[in-house]
Amino acid sequence: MSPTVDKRPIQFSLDPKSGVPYYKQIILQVEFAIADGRFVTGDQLPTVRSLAVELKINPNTVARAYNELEIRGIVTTQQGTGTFISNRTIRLTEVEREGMLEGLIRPLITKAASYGFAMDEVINAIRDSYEGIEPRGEEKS
Amino acid sequence: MSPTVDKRPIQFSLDPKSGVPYYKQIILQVEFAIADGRFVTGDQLPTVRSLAVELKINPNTVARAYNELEIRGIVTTQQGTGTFISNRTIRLTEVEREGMLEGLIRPLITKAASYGFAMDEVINAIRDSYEGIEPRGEEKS
DNA sequence: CACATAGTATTAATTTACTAGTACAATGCA
DNA sequence: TGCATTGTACTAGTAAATTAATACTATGTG
Repeated sequence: MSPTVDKRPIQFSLDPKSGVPYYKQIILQVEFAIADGRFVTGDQLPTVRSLAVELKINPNTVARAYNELEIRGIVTTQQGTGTFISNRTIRLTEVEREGMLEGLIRPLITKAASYGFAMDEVINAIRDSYEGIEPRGEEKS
Repeated sequence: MSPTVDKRPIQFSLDPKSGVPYYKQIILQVEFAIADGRFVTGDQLPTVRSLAVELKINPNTVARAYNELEIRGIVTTQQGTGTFISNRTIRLTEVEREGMLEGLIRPLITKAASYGFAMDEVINAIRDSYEGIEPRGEEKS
């Protein structure tokens, strides 16, 4: 019930000790926020400068993260206006979608197999993981 | 029909133009060979030196690959003896196994979701991928 | 136009990753 | 023991990745 803002602006944070580069941490946090519905199509991301100040890093680092996200079609940027979540699902053809999924899955399959996991184990684990993600609906009390 | 050896020694190969570091290419080829049954528990990998000569790279690069594979529990090395495929599935507790699967799956889920893939699409794609891998059994005609 | 706000470009410093050179240490067997 | 075979350690050179300094360009509003 904060009187000023209605949508909390999403908390970004960086872990310098993780070994994961800053720009990748930002990308992951955006991806995750989309995955669980905290970001939806049309939402504006923090500005390059504001996020840079908040995280105490250089604006270029934030810009790089936003840039990669735009290359992947996840966000749209307009100079002078801002960076926004795009409606990415519409932007891919069926062939592109399948190719991308294949690329995401192939390494998982190979590694899982070499560690001795059977297909059913993998699929069950995936089902479990999806239970932790709210499927884009509202979740007010 | 080679008169000397009965088990073909598995062809390793490197692609310098792929951008994937040599040691990772070796790891992937071992993982894949295990996944489709060309390597089974107890098999000896090529020696560090022989593979280095064959691939025209430094022994340390091969050693690094074998090292990571050992850290992951996929192979066992004995100085002076050789490097062998270990019986990894036995070496992990149930908890460790689940944790490892979780670690493999989490990034996939997040990315897939941010690209707009539904759980069913992911699972179907995984089923398709597994069709390309022989499930460790004999596959004679 | 003036100005605030937003993303972009160029350059460079620093760190990390990758590979190779070379020498060392452990195992097994005659 | 002597020696061949196997993995290991240490060092260093090169390339790539990561981040920052700084200055620039585009958009919107009065």
